Amino acid sequence: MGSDVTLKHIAEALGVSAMTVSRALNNRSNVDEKTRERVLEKAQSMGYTPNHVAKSLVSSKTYTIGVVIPEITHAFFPEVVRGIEEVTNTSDYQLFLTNADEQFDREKNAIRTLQSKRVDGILISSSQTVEDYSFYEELINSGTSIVFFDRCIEDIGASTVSVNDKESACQITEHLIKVHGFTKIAHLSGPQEVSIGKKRFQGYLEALQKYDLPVEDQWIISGGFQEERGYEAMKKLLSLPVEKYPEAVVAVNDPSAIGAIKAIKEEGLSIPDDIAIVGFTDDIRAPLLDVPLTTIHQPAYEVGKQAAQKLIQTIENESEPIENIVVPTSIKIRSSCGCEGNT
Amino acid sequence: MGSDVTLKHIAEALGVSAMTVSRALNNRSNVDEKTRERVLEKAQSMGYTPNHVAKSLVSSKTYTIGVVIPEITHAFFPEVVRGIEEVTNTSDYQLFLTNADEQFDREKNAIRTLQSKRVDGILISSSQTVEDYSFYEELINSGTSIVFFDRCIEDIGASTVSVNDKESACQITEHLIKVHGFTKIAHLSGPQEVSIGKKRFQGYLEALQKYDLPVEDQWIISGGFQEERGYEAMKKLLSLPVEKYPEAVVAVNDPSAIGAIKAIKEEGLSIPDDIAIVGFTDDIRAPLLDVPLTTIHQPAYEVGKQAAQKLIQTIENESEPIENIVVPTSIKIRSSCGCEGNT
DNA sequence: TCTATTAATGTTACCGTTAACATTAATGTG
DNA sequence: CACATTAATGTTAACGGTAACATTAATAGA
Repeated sequence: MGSDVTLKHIAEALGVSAMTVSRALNNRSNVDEKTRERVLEKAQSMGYTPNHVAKSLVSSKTYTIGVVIPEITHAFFPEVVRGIEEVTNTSDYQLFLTNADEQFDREKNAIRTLQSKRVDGILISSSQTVEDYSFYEELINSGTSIVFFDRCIEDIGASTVSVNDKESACQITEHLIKVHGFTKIAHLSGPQEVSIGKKRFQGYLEALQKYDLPVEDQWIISGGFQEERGYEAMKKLLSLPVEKYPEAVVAVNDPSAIGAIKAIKEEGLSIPDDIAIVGFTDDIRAPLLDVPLTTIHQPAYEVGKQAAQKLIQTIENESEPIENIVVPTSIKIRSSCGCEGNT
Repeated sequence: MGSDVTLKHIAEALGVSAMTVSRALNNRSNVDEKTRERVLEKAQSMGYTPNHVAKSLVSSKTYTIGVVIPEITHAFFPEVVRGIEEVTNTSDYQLFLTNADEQFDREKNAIRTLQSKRVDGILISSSQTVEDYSFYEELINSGTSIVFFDRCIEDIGASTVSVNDKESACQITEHLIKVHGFTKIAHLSGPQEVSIGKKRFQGYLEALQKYDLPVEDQWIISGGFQEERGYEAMKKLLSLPVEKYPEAVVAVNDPSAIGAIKAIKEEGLSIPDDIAIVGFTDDIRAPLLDVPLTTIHQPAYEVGKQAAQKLIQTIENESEPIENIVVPTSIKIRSSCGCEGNT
């Protein structure tokens, strides 16, 4: 509902044409100053609210962008949304938020609906259940402006904004090796179809290789990005014979690490003495845990901001280049890795 | 962007009228089965995406609702949004998210924009800087469907969904008195213009009165809902002469309590021995703090869900009654109040 | 004074879709 | 076989706004 006052109503009330009213309200030149004032006053008193639906139909521009996130409870995403919000707010765009709940089907549906609503562009962070990229490819080929963030799909024609996942994962794994002398290091990985799953795994591998440590398949557990998945993955790891336990664990992200910690505690083991563990995200809970979690700090707000900026530029500028934008991380040394741990 | 294939294009390609195509795609009766198949196939192959902008113009229905939240970082709100999302997702509505960042002006702007976009209804949680209710009143009078949640404004013609703030605040204050025998209890309050600020304050007062404890103005510090505000308020309280310190503090919400805890620690005091403290929300961090926080658990997801349901009913049913829906809370006894504290 | 120029306003058509009514073709009935 | 009935499709206008062109009134210049 809302106001059903239209240009025509104002025009009739004033005895002018709708066009004149339109011009007056949009501050066009070639309108008599007196007329403009009369129109503005009348519009005000009649409670006129411009109808963007009609405007959009004419201009085929909605000043609306869609945001597709895989999970709304993982604190990282609300923080990203805050960054996006900051940009849209200062640039007259509105934001459709959709939560795919880690289901690729739900994600596809959401994107189709966004297209029907004729959003000007879409920001996407893929679900952990992505199967094939062809859906995205068709989307991009159809001319839809897209920017991926965090969980990106590169080289299919869309810009991406993410952190240097591989280097960061390598760095934190290296910390376990170099500083703490661990040689038996496990990885709770994410799905390899998702960029961050793959890259963080690669970073882990790279660190092992750099120090000539063997890569043991039994220590690489494929899980997911949620606490539950981390818990399950860790349970699996702890089902190995005790003598095969790793000394340290690199989790794909903080929720996964937090789940794993729960499993470790249930086993009666202590962190970091029996098993050290590190995460990736710098979740709001990381510094507050019993044993504060060593992790990689991801500037979520910044990721959101840059992604939104890039998307809007892509929308407004035909020849905006496709880029893979990388936002730097920082390592947060706390105690779960075995360090003394200043938070 | 996206597809610029329209009904007309399909119609021409098939040598039929646009109307027939429209009917076929919308599963209307009176369309030949063969024609329908031909249309569906053609639509698919041409990559047709229905244009909801045009649809909305005709039907003056957008299947879109606006959500205005005051703060996106306070974990409570993303959780509410998750509840809202759950409902919209299963009922074909899309969700415009706007963050007012606790600024009433920004909130008003957001709402006006939402009206221009012709949303079918709006979910509002007011900013802590609300000044007057006339803006809301005009909004409601103009026929806009509105439901307030959490930070509500009652009795101005819109339904509300909130927790039993007053009773809960009374209950947790009573706990401090009855179980721990405290008689000197302070309150870090929120703005009184906002429902939860006022009601929680009232609950605090009620508990004191029930036990004939004096109400001391110097122990009632007006602050706000954010960590910073709690910190400042507590600093103010601690600027009293030491002998005037309260024994316990009731904070308006968890972020405020967390800020206050920081101030207490900075003063070298210990919790709960020197000063006990309780919050309200059950923030994700509450059980993880050094001294786990005793607080009121607010079912955020449920609040979001109910608010969204009520809004959609209000939109779809002319005669839907105005209600003040109350979602029950539960008290979470941890250690910050002086209890032994099972989390 | 008459015409050229400019400022202000008006008209028409269209954006993509659908409701409402109109037309045509197909089927059945006595 | 003529006519009523129904099924399938077509035509027109409208939703609210604006671009593009048309018209009118006012001003300036020769």
